[in-house]
Amino acid sequence: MPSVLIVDDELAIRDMVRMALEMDEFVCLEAGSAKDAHSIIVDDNPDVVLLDWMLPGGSGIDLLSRLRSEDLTREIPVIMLTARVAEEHIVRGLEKGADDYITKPFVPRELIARIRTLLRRSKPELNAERYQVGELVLDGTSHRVFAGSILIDLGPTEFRLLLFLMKHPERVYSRAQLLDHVWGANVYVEERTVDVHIRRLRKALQLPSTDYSKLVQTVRGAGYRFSPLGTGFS
Amino acid sequence: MPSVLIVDDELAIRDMVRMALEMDEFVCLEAGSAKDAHSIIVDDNPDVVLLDWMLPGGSGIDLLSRLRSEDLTREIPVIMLTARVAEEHIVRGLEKGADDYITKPFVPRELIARIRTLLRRSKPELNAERYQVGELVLDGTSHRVFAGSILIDLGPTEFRLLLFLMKHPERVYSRAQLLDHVWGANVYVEERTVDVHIRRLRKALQLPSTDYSKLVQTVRGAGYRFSPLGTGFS
DNA sequence: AAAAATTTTTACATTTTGATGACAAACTCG
DNA sequence: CGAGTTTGTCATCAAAATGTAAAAATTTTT
Repeated sequence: MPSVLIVDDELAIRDMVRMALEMDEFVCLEAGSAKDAHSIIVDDNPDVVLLDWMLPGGSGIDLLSRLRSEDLTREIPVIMLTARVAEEHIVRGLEKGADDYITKPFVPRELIARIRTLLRRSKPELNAERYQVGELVLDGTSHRVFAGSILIDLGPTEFRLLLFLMKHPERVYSRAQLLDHVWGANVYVEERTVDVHIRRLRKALQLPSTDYSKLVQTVRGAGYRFSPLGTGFS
Repeated sequence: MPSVLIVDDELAIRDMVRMALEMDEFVCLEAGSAKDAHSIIVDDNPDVVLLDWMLPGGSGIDLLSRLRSEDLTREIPVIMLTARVAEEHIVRGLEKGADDYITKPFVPRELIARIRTLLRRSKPELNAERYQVGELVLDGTSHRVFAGSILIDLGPTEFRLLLFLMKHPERVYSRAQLLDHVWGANVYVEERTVDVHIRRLRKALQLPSTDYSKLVQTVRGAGYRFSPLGTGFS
């Protein structure tokens, strides 16, 4: 389970964020000052740091600089928390090496979505994998899908959809779940849209030679499932 | 049809929001004060609450706190309505446990999108368990039923019915109980309908090789029971 | 054995749900 | 800037699932 360090001088904010994150899928660490934060980072090596920009004495900036200057901590993803107004802070923060920022106030869900995105980026091994079922190959590194030697052309969304499905075969996902995992947790999209993209994906998987679309199965009343079972592939 | 409670002291605002929501999508309830709101919530259990933050006497905050502190209402999604300026209110609101916020003035379309997103989050996902009796396997994750290596095709209701029965074997359930547990507590359906679905389930469990339908047993005058005992399975 | 009670089947109208094609808005890339 | 993609939404069609009523079958009671 990924760990997140929350750096903010206000206890209330820390609590809120912790509440939101622990409900989901993260372990939380907390620090009320830049100094504490640095010790914890060195000690516990969290996967992501949430850093309030407005720490007393401008020490948030300093902490980021320091993290980026030391080999041990250079790679740790940092998300800035800033007030909405302070745009120049955002620019400065990104210059100093923050990986993302989020303006207060924010909805917990949005924060979670961004953390996930960062984790995905910083742990590429999770993403750049290669999945294969029969002759169907999805190569995360090259971002390509092959059926044997034939290149299958997919739109970005269809690619992500197939990636997600192939990553979790033999498992039904409701439209809501697919929206959360493939589209992202903070988007407002109709559930029926999933149907359409499933269709586009299937269409692309229908080759004159072989019909891979059977791998993407409808489970009436429940959602969709990727499964080689009973299709002749596997 | 999902119900939405609109809490705002200004009638004009309530009407506007209601208008936007009632376009054949949501049922609206209204409350002009925190007090009314609480009664309505307890009484009618709306699916989402739209809560104006600026209720007279700051009672919006109190209402949210109260909702979050009681078991009955803790899970109800709350969207805050706030004036654009009052950012610190948003932070406070999110701390107190609001699920989302939207600043006035807002576009109806956005409001609807957010409500829908919240709704799809709050609906429970399917049971992902696995039950096995003899060669008969029900896998909740993939939403499939096998008899040995043969796939059994069930409609959604038959699937839920079998899931429930396998979950509680050796126990008789009356038709009324089955309706409650499998169909849901507040649906009005004829009791005889259960018979029909039991029949459909049995039919599906009748394979040329093995007849699993004996597992679903009739208890005359009482209801039905799932039991491997004395059937040669188990 | 007839009647009554209860369950099983069948048949069918209605409702739900998913597939599909079309379209306009948003986005991308040269 | 524009031509070509990609995306989300909608309207429509087809298929599947559902609930009900009623007939048939079974078991229990009288």
